[in-house]
Amino acid sequence: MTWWKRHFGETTRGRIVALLRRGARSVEDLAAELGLTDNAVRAQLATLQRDGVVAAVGIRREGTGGKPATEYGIAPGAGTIFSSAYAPVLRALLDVLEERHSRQELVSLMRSVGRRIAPDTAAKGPLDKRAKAAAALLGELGGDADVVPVDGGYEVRGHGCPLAQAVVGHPETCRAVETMLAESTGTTVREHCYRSNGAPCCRFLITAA
DNA sequence: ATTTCATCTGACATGAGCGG
DNA sequence: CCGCTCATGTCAGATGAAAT
Repeated sequence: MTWWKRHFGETTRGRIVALLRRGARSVEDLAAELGLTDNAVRAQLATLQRDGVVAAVGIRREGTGGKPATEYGIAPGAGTIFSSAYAPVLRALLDVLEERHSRQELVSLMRSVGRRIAPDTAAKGPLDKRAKAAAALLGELGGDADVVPVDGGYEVRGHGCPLAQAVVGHPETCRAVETMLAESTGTTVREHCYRSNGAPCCRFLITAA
């Protein structure tokens, strides 16, 4: 079951999302199809907009006068929340790569992936600022992280791992993140992630380059 | 300016879940 | 059972934007 179905199920929000996945609709359209008032739809739309799931995608003009209706649709970039395919596809891809390549080649591949997903511009300034930028980047990927001063540098400690499903069984995945953080902060990054079956957690030691 | 209709706001009702 | 909270929904009226 996909995240959004688990999250919204057969609630009004879930029904609104299901309708908007089929095409853009106005508040009036949604209210008519759901058998609700416009205000009830608006309340749910406001929540969905706040969560970044839906967005105003256009204007529809009907009749002669009056304010044109806003059309709502699925927010750009929200498409991935409707899919549960990414994790199994990534795991399978890593399985195949592992079968066909040596561990050394796999690590090299992961480093290339890390360079590719790193932002174009690297963070600048003192080391603590760069460490915070690394934690923020990890956060953007879904890995809530803190920065802790340690001997010789800083440690970025994630609460959970954004690639947990891939990391368990393919620890070299962490090398991609390690490289991404090094590229994006212009520092030396060493991963020593905690990889239990239950809940892997990111640990990256950041020192001056 | 007037008209029309979308949108917003606030008050209120209802039902489910929960703890005492 | 009662009281409380929260989510959800309705209703009425106000406001705003665009066409005439």
